[in-house]
Amino acid sequence: MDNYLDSFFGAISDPTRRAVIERLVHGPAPVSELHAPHDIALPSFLKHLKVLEAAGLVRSIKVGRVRTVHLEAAPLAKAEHWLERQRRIWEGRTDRLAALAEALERQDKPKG
Amino acid sequence: MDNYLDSFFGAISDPTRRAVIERLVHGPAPVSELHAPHDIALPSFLKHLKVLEAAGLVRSIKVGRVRTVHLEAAPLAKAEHWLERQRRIWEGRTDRLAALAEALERQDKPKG
DNA sequence: TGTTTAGTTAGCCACATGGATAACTATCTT
DNA sequence: AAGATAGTTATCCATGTGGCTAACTAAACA
Repeated sequence: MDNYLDSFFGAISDPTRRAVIERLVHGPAPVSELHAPHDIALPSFLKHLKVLEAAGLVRSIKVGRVRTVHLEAAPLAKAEHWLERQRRIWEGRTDRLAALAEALERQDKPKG
Repeated sequence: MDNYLDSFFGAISDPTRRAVIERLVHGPAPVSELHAPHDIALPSFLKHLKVLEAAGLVRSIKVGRVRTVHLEAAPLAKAEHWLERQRRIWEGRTDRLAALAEALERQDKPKG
């Protein structure tokens, strides 16, 4: 589960790869079409696709000589949930400012 | 905006750093307390804190000799929104299976 | 004042990452 | 069969990342 989020967040921390995701939410596309808007060599681009596929964010099928790539939505949702969970806990702390003040206070008199 | 998500997602793609976040949603804490559960040297751990701070996920104040670190919630929310937006678009495509079939179909007869 | 404590800075290292080119396979198209 | 198209594989390179130790500064304590 830990490893899962590692590779997921790692995958979407790159602008090229996020752009691919942003394209794929609208529907599947062949490699060459995905590659077109990016000003990098095809092999470099293929590496990005492999990162996405390794992270489980994307899958692909090759028919004839073209490989069609499509999004796998579940991972997106899971990551969103991790963020949501953290936010919820954070929002639950209505005493945030108090907590900070308290923490700083604790520093002044570590002996209690 | 692009760069922003880069550093944010990069920051939370590491398990040590996610653990720090998971701790900080419960309230601020000094460096040494954050470091304690992690089996790595302090300087290595400090690098992680710097990554989090550079990504704007965290801020810190030093009082006396102890530095207290606290979470900055806004970035969490923004990242969550990016994911949410993608999911929404994806979910909007009720014709997903049709789209895939169509994409594969297009491969069979590229000439139209 | 001397000693701990909390954090910081500097420098080193191995490995991962994102880019490139060259050369190749496989599948259409003509 | 020849040529174009779509992708793949291999190899290389610079830079970034995550870890380490050693040595340091600046508070608090005793």
